[in-house]
Amino acid sequence: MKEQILIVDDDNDILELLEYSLNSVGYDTLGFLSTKNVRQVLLEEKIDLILMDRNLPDIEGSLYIEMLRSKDINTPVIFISAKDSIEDIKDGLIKGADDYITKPFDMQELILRIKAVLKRYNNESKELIDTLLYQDMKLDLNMHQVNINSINIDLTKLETALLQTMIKNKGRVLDRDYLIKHIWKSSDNINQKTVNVAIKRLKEKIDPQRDKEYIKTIRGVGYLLV
Amino acid sequence: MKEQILIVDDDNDILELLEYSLNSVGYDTLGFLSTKNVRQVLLEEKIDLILMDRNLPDIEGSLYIEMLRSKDINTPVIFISAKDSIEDIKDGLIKGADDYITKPFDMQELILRIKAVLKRYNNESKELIDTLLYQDMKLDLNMHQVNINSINIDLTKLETALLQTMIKNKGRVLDRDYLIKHIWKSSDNINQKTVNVAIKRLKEKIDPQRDKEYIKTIRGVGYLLV
DNA sequence: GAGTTTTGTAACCGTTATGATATAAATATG
DNA sequence: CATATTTATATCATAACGGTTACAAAACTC
Repeated sequence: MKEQILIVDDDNDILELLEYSLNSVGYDTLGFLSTKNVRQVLLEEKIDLILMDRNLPDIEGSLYIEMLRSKDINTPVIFISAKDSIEDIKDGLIKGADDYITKPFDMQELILRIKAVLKRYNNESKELIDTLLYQDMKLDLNMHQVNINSINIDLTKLETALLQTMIKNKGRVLDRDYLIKHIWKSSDNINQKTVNVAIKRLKEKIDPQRDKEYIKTIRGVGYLLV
Repeated sequence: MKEQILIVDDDNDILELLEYSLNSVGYDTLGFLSTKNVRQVLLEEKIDLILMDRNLPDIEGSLYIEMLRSKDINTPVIFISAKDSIEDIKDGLIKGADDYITKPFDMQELILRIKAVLKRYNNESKELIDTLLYQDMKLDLNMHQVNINSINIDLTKLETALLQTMIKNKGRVLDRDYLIKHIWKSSDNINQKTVNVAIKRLKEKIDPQRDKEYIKTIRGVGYLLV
């Protein structure tokens, strides 16, 4: 379900940095130090985007892409290059590429460009990353909102975490100690009553009319998602 | 409820061996050949421990864990690695991991380490013996309710404890002293009559019509579940 | 750094669980 | 049948608990 990005860079440090950063924002990555096995992988795997250094030791980037295109591989490409000369970008050398970013690059910018390219290629924005489903609710951990019967409700960080662990443990009664340990990691100095209030606030958010009893209280024990 | 261990190893043979061994000592396992869907599973399932090869083809283990930690996923991790150099272990490469074992590993040792980590982390994995069955009733110790002929009846903590010990000792007459000692642990200062009342209230809950005599009174002795 | 939002705590209050007690009912015994 | 003993039921008192609200502290935002 996640988008998979193939990265080619001969500098191992940069490669790792890229992989880590892209993974951390929810992409799957496949890293390569050379173009050696890339074509094969492109044929076998579902790759959504290629991110490659234009100045590889073995082959010039745009040449390689040209080759791919001739083989009917049309995966979008973003080039990374040390050359920041506008000329290069303009004069068609980046033929076949969908975007271009120069080293040293800002990771935020790169991610934005990646998103843009993917969006362009991907009509359906599959933002299905990091969502939890439970009955009629869909919890989006990234956006910090829960969608219940097609209405979106913004949640705070705490509310999100709370709902998340409740969904993860649906059907189980979670006592206050458990919740404190797992949500307020600073276990000790959190008042038990605090949980009551947090639960109350969450209940209020996800069920303002108070007609659906999502969260049930077991007196003397704790709470559970029924 | 069994503890659930998520395993990531690109070597299918090892993966199967691990799954088989851990299953046979009572753990539930979820095996993966790559980290591809792992994160989503971690979000959705209640995973108690991650066991992963540190040298996966697609990503270095500790990097992956670092990413997980940055996403507030704090499931404990044990790394398996071919590298047995003490250096690696020491120099913080296993940052975020809770333990480390080197290939080839002894299964007994691995299981011991798993136990140790789980114990350390274990959110008081309470005796989740969850449900007790008796005739047409199903007592859910977790939810504190008893299901009789498909209708759920909420019980209080005391009622639950009472019914639990009665089911555990079905067919045996339990005198009031026994019940006081086992249910009201504060043994002494509990009035014998209190048991009568508690039993009466339980009877009322589980059989409002008073047609089924679940709990029988043995005059001069105590009560039993027939 | 001012202003807004989120979050923890304390206080208050209604509710509930439950132990005790008084009384009624049931059961045993002679 | 009469009486004694045991148990069931009803009622009351109270302590514990959870929901609610208000407010202060902390964390974000611009």
